[in-house]
Amino acid sequence: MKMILILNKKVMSLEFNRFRDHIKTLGLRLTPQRVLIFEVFLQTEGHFSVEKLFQKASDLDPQIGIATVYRTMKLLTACSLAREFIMPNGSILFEKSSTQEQHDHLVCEVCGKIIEFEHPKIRQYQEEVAQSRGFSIYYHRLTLIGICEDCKK
Amino acid sequence: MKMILILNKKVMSLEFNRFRDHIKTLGLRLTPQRVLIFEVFLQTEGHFSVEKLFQKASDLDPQIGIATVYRTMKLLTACSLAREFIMPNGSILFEKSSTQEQHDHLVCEVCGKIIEFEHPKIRQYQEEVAQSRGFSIYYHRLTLIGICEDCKK
DNA sequence: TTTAAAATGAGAATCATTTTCATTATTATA
DNA sequence: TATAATAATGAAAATGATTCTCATTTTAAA
Ligand SMILES: [Mn+2]
Ligand SMILES: [Mn+2]
Ligand SMILES: [Zn+2]
Ligand SMILES: [Zn+2]
Repeated sequence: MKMILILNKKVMSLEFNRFRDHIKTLGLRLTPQRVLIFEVFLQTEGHFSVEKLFQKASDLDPQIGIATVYRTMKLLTACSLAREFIMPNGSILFEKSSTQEQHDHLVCEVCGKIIEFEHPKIRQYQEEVAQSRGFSIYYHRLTLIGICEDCKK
Repeated sequence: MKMILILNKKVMSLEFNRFRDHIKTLGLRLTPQRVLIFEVFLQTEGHFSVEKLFQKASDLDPQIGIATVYRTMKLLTACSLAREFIMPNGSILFEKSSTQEQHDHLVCEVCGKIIEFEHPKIRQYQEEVAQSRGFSIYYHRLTLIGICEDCKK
């Protein structure tokens, strides 16, 4: 597929530079497919599946393969533009991580609503626990599963 | 398969009563296979896979089916004798939960070591966060992923 | 006993993800 | 530019953990 890339302001962003640098650093190539998937990723809000991204990317390029979406999400995750979020049922969603600050999630078991939160004290105690065991934390996973306000009614 | 069940002291435990009561409450039956899997489960320490339990159960009864192990672990989890633990790579392990108090995990990304911890303050702040959003927590998942003391050397 | 319901094990099905591989695209070099 | 080396792609197959199906067996109750 021959495709002329028109890099607009949106694409020439911090995020795009990070993505491009990551790819170049690994000696990989910035292909039209990767740029397309990157753009679709950036334009998607909230928490979404690979399948969702694949659908949106397919609308723009019906030739795109889902394997390429998986491969690109690995790259985006590796350079911290994307973060994985595991739902209580085990399904894997992605979200953008560059612009947002780190956060954890409340998930309603009834309606599936996802609420984000950030609690510095929890972070701090996690660090204390780790230090007390001689452990250094690379990352953590915290999800609170329950029922939301609306669903209680 | 006809099998005479010899219920020793170990089996006539609080755990066994809980398991039997749960089964009876649901109108289900206490079969030899379920008792066998229950015993294997009770005799297994640490964090272990369904496959591991299946292997141990197969040694005692080569006829046992892995589907029955999965089904029985569902029952043991439902009555809170077993807890699921999701490793950073997504694989699912079980552990006994009746005798131990609730705890969370540190996982070493290098050697796979699992360290358990309990931090009341973290619990407390989780509750506060939930309350502030009108949310009621049913359960939570917290795992800290990093590198352990030994692997730092 | 007889009967109805539940449980079992084997194997098929599922389903998200990964892998394979032949083909195509990109990049570096001459 | 032509050539060569390497990387990337998409289609399809493979994977692997879990669930489902179903014929058969077991259990508990009447
Ligand atoms: Mn989020
Ligand atoms: Mn544990
Ligand atoms: Zn809800
Ligand atoms: Zn270690």
